[in-house]
Amino acid sequence: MLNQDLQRDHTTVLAETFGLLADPTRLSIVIACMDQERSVGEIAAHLGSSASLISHHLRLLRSARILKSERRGKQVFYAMADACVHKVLKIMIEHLFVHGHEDTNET
Amino acid sequence: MLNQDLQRDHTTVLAETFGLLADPTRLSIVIACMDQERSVGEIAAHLGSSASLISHHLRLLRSARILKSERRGKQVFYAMADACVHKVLKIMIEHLFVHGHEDTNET
DNA sequence: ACAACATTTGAACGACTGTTCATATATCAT
DNA sequence: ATGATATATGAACAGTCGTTCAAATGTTGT
Repeated sequence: MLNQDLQRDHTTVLAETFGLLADPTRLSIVIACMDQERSVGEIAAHLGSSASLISHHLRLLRSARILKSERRGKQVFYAMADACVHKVLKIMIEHLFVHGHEDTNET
Repeated sequence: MLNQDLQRDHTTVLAETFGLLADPTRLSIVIACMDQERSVGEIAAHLGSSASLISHHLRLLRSARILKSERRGKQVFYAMADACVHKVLKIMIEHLFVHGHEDTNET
C-alpha cells in the first residue's frame, strides 16, 4: 500500500486526529491521561484551568475516541482509549528529550 | 522520565508540530514527500491545488524542519527532514487501514 | 425535600488560520 | 537583453477555534 493511495477521507480523518493534539491545553490533557486515569477536577487543578474549559476539551477528545470516560460517583474519570495515539505520543515525547538521534527505525 | 514532568514549552512545541499535520492539504503534502522527494509543481498537480497555496504550506513545513528543500535548476524539491514525524505518520497510516473501517459506539 | 460538590453545556467574543489573488523573485533558454 | 517557466511572498477575506462566563445537569450526602 503506497502512501499516494490514501483517500481524501483518510487524510482528513488523520488531520482531524492531529488537530485534536494541536492545542497545548488539549495535548496536556491527553498526556496527563497517558499513564493513569484522571478525573476532570484533577486535570483542571493540574493544568491550572477551569473545569469548564477542560470539559469542553474532554468532549472533543472523547467523541474522537482518543479518551474514554467512566463516571464513578460525582466524578468522571478519563483515560486513554486509542493505543495508536498513545504510541505516537510516547515516540514524540521521547524524541523531544534525545533530540538529535535521527535514524529511521521500524517497530 | 514521567510525562507529568513535561515542561510547558515542550508541550507547546509538540502541539505546534501536530498543528502542522492538522491541515488536510499540508498533511497530504507531507505524505506525498514521505517516500520520495517532490517538486512544488509535482505536489501542486498531485493535489490539484495552486502552486501558491502549496508554497505557503511548504514554507511552514520547512521552517519547522519537517521538510527540507533543495533547488535544482528552476525547480525546488522537498523531502522529509524529520525521522520522528516520518515514523509517526507511518504508524498512523498503517493503523488507519487496520482499524480504519470500524464503527464502534462506546461512551 | 435541600444544599454542596462535580461536571457539562450554550452563547459570545477575540484571535488565529487556510485560501485566493496579485505581484515579486529566481533560473534557464533564446 | 527578453520571454518563459518555477517558486515565493504579501495582503486581505471568510471561516474556524479556544476561552470565558453564566447557567444547567447529575450525584451524594443530610
